[in-house]
Amino acid sequence: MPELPEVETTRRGIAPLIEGRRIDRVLVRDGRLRWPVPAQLNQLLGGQTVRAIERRAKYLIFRTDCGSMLVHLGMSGSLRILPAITPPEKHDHVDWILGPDCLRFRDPRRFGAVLWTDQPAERHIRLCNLGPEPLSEDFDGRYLYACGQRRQVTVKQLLMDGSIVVGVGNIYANEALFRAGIRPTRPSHRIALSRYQRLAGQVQAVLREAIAQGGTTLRDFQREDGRPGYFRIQLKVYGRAGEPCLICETRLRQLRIGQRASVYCPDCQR
DNA sequence: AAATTCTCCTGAAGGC
DNA sequence: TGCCTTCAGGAGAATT
Repeated sequence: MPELPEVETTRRGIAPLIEGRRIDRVLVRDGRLRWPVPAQLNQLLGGQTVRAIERRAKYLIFRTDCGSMLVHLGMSGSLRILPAITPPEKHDHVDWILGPDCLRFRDPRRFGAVLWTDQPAERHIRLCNLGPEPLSEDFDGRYLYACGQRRQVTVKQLLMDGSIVVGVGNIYANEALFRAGIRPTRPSHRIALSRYQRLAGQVQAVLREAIAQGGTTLRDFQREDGRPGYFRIQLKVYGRAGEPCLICETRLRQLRIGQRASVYCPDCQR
């Protein structure tokens, strides 16, 4: 499932091939995504040049002279660049045609979104209430500590709250907590500043490592077979419930916090 | 205002 | 082999 590193990897993969190019037309085969794809998307985007592709949280922002398109990959979404003549397959919902090429959106579970705004993108309702980027200077242990002090939630819920910090999904929340030695169930207001500093550092570290590994397969974005080329970093706890901790060999436990699977080592994480 | 629960969807995995 | 059930999950919406 695309988390921040996958979205950033996607951005880096397609940006060099899309930025500066003109969209001839947009083909919406099935606009029933998280929200309906704007019916006028073809009229709005047709003939427009993509000036830049940026990212905010897990949203990709395609900037043009008359507005911005936001794309969210949801849980199962992907963007690939293919020859425009490539026949679409099941779940290939939207095509952006650029000369001989096609940027194609596939999303089997349709939790993704394609939105449009003619206002500055950062003012969009989906973007204007988000917390800081985890890899920005606005995010550090002191900030997390301050947020945690005034809330009554578990530290895992704090990490996954997009109004606190964006882009930390279930997988990386689990991994960062393990690396920081903090139990996902610990109340956010009962963690020392020094441990929050360690946690913030591990959030950044695991995201940076994942992005770095994604970068090794960027060329895949041009491949006709469309293999996504997403990295698979070594996950130390996520998906390993019942297996031995890689540090101490204690059986990893799993429980649910706010409908989300949480895996941790009862010995290493306190 | 903050916290919790519900919701969308479909592929994968498990049970029999 | 195949049908049925359960589960996973990003994040906004609804509810408490």
